[in-house]
Amino acid sequence: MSERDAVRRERLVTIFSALSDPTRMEMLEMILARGEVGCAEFDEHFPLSKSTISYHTKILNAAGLIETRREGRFFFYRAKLDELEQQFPGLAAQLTES
Amino acid sequence: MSERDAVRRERLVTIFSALSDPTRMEMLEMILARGEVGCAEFDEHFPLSKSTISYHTKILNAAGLIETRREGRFFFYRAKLDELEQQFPGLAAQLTES
DNA sequence: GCTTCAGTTCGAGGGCTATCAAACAGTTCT
DNA sequence: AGAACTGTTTGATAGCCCTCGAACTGAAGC
Repeated sequence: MSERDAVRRERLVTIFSALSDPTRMEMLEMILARGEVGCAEFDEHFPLSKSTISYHTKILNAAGLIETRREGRFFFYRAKLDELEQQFPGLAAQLTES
Repeated sequence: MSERDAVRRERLVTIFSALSDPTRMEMLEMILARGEVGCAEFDEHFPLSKSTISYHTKILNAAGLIETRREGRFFFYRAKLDELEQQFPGLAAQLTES
């Protein structure tokens, strides 16, 4: 078990942890389906407080699965498709299946 | 959001949850590397009690990632490669990279 | 049959996670 | 500058997850 193995494993575990919550999974699905999703859409779609929504987006961000764009007061989230596809080929396609 | 979507999402979340723990991730790596691993190997490899080892194998099993074989008093674990590959093409290969 | 051995299951404890409300920070509008 | 708006951060809480030791189950050996 080399050091690099441990690092790679940690990174994978971070990603899996990020996707081990139904809310975050659904968030990613929405993002993949629409390309880009505004924070307001999350607010109205999930029965959760703003702080909780922010908490989840932060975790997805930290895992490198999404990136954030700001436009004035509004925030938009997009998938980091390249990294996602590199880590899990076919997952994005699977999440966008009807 | 159809009912089938929710079911599929739940199943995915179960799988991601199973892999969101470093111990279970390493267990799966060991299994993929050797084809089959005995419980005793887990016991000597991880600094964890027998009950904890059993707890983790149970979760991997419930997620459909591994299957259990019994030979007398001994237990052996094998990966459900087909299902793993179907859900996450390339993941097994990634986990077996040196 | 009783003992030993290999794992599982059970009950309990400590730490982490998801959640909210309140306070904060950055933008926009007036 | 001040008020209104959008989302983040903080502090606190309830529930879940990982862990262990103890008790249990099933198989092998004496």
